[in-house]
Amino acid sequence: MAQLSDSIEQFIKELMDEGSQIEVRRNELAQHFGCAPSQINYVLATRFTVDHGYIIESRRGGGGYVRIVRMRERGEGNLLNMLLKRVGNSIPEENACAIIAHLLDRKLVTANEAKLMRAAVARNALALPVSAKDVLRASVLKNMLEQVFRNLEGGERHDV
Amino acid sequence: MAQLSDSIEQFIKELMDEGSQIEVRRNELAQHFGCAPSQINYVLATRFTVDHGYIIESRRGGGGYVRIVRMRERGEGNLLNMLLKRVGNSIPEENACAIIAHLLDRKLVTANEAKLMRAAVARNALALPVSAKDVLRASVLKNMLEQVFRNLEGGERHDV
DNA sequence: TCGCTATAATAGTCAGAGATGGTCAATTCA
DNA sequence: TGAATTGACCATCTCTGACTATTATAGCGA
Repeated sequence: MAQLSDSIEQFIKELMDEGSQIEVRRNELAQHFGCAPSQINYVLATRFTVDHGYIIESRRGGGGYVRIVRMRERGEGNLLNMLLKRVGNSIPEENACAIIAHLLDRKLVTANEAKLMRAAVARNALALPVSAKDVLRASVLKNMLEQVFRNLEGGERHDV
Repeated sequence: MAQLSDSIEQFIKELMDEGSQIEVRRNELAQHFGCAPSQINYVLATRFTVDHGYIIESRRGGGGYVRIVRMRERGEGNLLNMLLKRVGNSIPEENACAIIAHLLDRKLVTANEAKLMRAAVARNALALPVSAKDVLRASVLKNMLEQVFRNLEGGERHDV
């Protein structure tokens, strides 16, 4: 099974064991694995994305390099908060709970469903920097709200 | 006479004798039995479903595979722990859905609740430039799983 | 020495081929 | 008649190679 990509991914992660970032030469790495240099880009593009918690920096030309930085979940100076803000749409937990409570009051969701929704947007469910939690919460909540109304359409709901 | 499907089912179960999960190549297996590859899907879809206590995970492309995981348990307190363990720190959407399907099949959640859960862990709910979509999904899912079992304790569930 | 340029040394992008697995409708079988 | 089987077509993942973009530096002339 051990695909080339998997090996390269593993290799890079082992190199990073000791710190939060490393610098490699794309060509050296490719040679080490006996593959095309662009294969390195492929691995970086599929396994070291922002979604995976990494940021890639590089430089061409003489003395060029590829730097792989592992993002920190907390702490200042990570790209994460910046990106999240750009996405916009944000809601604090209290407001989210207020909305869910309203849904329950109106009997649009059952008590159990409301609890599930609260669990999904709860502070501890969203393992992100504080400022980011609201953003993700907004996204998750919106998706669930849409589902609530789809549920209502599909079949009536009378119980609580 | 043993149907092909039965033989394949038997074969897979023998392979699993030694552990709770195996990985196979769909095409290899098909070749072994001299049948169409889609026949393997048929067997998996009819004999290794969540209500049979199995979860299927797979991957396409070079180095692709089909992984068959047995969920042996009874006793729901145990099931929660198992599921939490299975979710781990990171989980792709398909696997999360498989677990939710399992809950639904075992009637531990209602159809609407299952849909809500899927909405909460859906790709587009987490499609933000945040770190590790899979990691977030795992976190959200685990929180919801715990809630599911709390809901069960609090009050019986009879509807679907 | 100061600029400028050519060249070497890097890395990035993208389209396409190959390798898998998935789906679904039609057909066959028990 | 329902389960089993197949095959055509689709989706996804890897990997490569040709072509492009960027940067450092050596060499050269003013």
